[in-house]
Amino acid sequence: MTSIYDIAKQAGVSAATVSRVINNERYVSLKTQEKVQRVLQDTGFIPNANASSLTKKRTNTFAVVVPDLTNPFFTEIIHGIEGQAAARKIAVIVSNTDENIDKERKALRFLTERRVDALIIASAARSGDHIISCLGEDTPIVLLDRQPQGLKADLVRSDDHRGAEILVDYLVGLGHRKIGFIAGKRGISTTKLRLDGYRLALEKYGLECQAELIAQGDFKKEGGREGMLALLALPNPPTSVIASNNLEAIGALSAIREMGLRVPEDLSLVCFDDIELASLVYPFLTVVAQPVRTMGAVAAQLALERLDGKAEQPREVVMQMTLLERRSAGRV
Amino acid sequence: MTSIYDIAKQAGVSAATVSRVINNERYVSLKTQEKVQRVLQDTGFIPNANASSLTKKRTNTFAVVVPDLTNPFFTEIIHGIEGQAAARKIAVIVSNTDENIDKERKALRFLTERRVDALIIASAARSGDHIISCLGEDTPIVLLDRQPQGLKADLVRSDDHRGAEILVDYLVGLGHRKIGFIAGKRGISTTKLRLDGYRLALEKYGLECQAELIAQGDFKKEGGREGMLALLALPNPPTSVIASNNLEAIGALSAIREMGLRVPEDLSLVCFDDIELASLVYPFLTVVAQPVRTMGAVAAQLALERLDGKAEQPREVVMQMTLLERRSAGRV
DNA sequence: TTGTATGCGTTATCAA
DNA sequence: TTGATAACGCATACAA
Repeated sequence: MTSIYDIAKQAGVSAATVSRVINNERYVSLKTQEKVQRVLQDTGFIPNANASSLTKKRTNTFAVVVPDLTNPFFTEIIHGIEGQAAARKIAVIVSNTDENIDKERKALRFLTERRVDALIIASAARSGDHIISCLGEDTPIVLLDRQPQGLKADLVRSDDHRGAEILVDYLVGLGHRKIGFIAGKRGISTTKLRLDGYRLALEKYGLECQAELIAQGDFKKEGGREGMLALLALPNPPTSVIASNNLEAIGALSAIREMGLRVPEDLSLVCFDDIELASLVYPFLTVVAQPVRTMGAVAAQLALERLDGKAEQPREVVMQMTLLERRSAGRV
Repeated sequence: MTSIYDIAKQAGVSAATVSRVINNERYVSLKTQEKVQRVLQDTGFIPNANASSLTKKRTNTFAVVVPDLTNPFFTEIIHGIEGQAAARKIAVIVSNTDENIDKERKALRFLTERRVDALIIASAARSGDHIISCLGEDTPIVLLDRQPQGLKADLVRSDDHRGAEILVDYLVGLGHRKIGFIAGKRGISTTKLRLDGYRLALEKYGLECQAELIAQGDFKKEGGREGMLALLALPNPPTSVIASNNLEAIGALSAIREMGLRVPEDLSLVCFDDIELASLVYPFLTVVAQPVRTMGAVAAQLALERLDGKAEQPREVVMQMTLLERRSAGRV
């Protein structure tokens, strides 16, 4: 491989000077600057960023760890992150954990080996101990959507509590008084917030919060399906159901169809998180949506500021949820 | 930062030995192996992969360059790549070009600085010259979905030609004889193959291929919308339309709605590439789908084999398209 | 089986 | 303003 030494030789200067020109530092005379630039052009030399990061102690790399690369919620966030990062010449390494803590741990270890400058993560884990123990205290961490226990770090999320309230408000407005809920994955902060929001909203309307109306989900299709199956098996099933995310809703939908029922005629179904393309193809599922792209951009922003030392305390950015009314819920 | 030298000191051995233990090479006595391992454990030391790659001349990094991170077609492919890569301890850097050649060029330059081991790319460009001129001849390249001109490299794609034929067969089977076509982005190989397939299939049925029935698209929503608008403005519009990808179909759909028409009652619409989640929410759009996840995995595989020197000539892997019949096309 | 010395491609420090 | 020289953290050829 050709290095700055080769360039230096050709330009009749030292390697240090070449380095200075490449990073356009001051203290290089215009003359030598041009001389070196010419050689750089002629040879088409491209410096080795890895070698550079060895001395600079910056890799200009962000790691993004998500639990489900299948979910547009996360891919859109990645999109947002990538946009900001590319503009700053920062590489984005993507890792998928499949909601699996073991995979997450492996990914973290791996990313630490690469000495990523920052970690942006929607963790699959209940607690954040393993994150710290893998990354150490120094690497900036931005939590995405989920806040593991015992982890003080920047956080970008949406107002899950309020989101649940919005959905309940909406269903109650349609006359529903028996509202089921398919919870998210156990031990995830988002799961708890959405569930709490649901409970409180019911209370607001003087509706009893029956334990049997709450099914366990896992933020995936299959969990949504099973949760819905459980609700439908009830002697007195709900007239409407809230799924804790988009994939659960899809699973729930398939369960409903399996039972020969229709949405919204026989049962209303709403959920957290949009599937934008689906709604463009056919505006069906009523949801509360998060500003995903923006969340990604904000997360990247927070990471950058941490790197620049422009922050002291952990910050929490809470975005608004928006109700997108479509056709999956009906009046009862 | 702590290095293998620190470990060496603590373990009472040389750095070389520590390196050997970490990479578990042979020629290390069990005794010292254990001794070093213990220190490694106790300190929780994690080696610096960047430093390592400097000497090894392998970064264990793949670059994935796609034109549209918004399209599940590409994110699913990324998913497939990531799976293979993670299993081999290879990092995946994702770059989005927005179908913009300039962004692509910048991304390539950037990725070359990182000395990625391989490039997996769905290029936004007509020709592949800039790819070679950025990357050089040595870095393995795997072309995804699209084959820029003048670029000899491995290629993973689906049978676009046959895909078009499948769609035409299907529509003709429904009685359509006036089939419109919204082309893909100009200058992309996929665009041409799909269009050619369409033409040949029409011919097969003795149907005239009218130029006015072919509208220009760009693989994005807006292009699909405009293409469809143009077709609908025809004095004698088609009874069915094929869009060159999923996003174009969505745009086309919105155009159709704007004109107060319905699918499939007033017009049939089918396209290339699925939107899986949409079909799960509501099985609407009839498509020919590609095995996306697999394509990603195969692409990663090809890259790996190139790295291992297990290949000579460029290889071309062509996958089958599958018709997924739903409700967006009707009998005429 | 282990250690020494050197190199990987940059940048930073210090003199000149 | 420029150039030696020594890091950066690790791997490898060679010697022991």
